Amino acid sequence: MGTFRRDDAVGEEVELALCGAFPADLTVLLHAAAERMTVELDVAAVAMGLKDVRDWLVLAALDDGRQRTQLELSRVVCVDKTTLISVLDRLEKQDLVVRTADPSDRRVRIPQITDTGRDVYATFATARDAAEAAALQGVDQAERELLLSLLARIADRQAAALVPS
Amino acid sequence: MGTFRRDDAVGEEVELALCGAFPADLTVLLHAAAERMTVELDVAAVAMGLKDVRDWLVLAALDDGRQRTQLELSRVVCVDKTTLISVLDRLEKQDLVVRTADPSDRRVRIPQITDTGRDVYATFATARDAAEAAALQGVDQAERELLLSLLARIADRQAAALVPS
DNA sequence: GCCAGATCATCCGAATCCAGACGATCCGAA
DNA sequence: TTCGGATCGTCTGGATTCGGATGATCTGGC
Repeated sequence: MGTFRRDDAVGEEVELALCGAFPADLTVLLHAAAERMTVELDVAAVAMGLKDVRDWLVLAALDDGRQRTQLELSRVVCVDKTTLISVLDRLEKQDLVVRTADPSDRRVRIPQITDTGRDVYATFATARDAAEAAALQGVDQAERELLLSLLARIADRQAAALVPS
Repeated sequence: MGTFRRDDAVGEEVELALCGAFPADLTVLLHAAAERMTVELDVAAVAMGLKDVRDWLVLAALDDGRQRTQLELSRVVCVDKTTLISVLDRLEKQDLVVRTADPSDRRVRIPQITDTGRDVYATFATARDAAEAAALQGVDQAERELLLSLLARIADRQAAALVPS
């Protein structure tokens, strides 16, 4: 899902003026930070056969065991429903996911993570945790919690605000 | 640049389980928060003729007046250099940007924002500021600054870390 | 000066993405 | 029951994106 060609960034002379080098505002920084984490996590992901962010985002969503329709899943991971199909196709081919039938509604398919999928995701998760720990190195616990809660708040705000009052 | 079909989200019954509804980790929340701000800002952007995030990210980068090569610009805004060409083509057609020649190097083009471009961007910026203010409503100043500085830190970390030691 | 290698913007073709359409299925009303 | 409209997953065609190649230009060594 990379929005810029990453090969360009691995040259010998490292870029000093990368993302976020211009006047900082919230949205720009969110993009830059998200992209930066993605670049780092991608190497771990491809190392274990996952193609890009979407693959492990889907696995992460599936790992909580909640039964979700494909459409619901596409909303949760912010992936277009048609794109999700190809992601699931790929993951299913790798035996990381299965599409199960919903006995109460024959239209829907309930994607579920398999045992091997869980294993792969667990391995990835430790790499991800390490990367995130590195990103927040030297930040104390209270600050981390504040960061996460503010991000969660930004992410969920409109969902709440839009509820018909 | 939307990663999911937004039309789906504007139905009557608003989704309650949107992005970030599964176990919160830093990267997932960054993505969700960035996407959320993007959705909100997009309506303001298209209202003034900009196509998507990339358009105004480019304008934002250009607005600081720094002379940048197209390649440098593509890195700063995290947009693929080939994609940047089409963005600049579009912005140039709208007279928001001009590609000027660098007298000292005839290979490079220095994209610069025009007066009308500055006007358009200024209008957009006030809308963006309003959206961001709404997103951070009730968050006190110290917390805001911490949030921004942590995001900047995450975004810039590897750039510093990768410098050959 | 001249040549080899590097760098910049651009172009091209293959891969990917997404809006709309479609078939299957569900639900509520008549 | 039957029918019309809504919803789900999938498919398809057109647009977008990205890796690699190309031409123009620069730079450093000879």
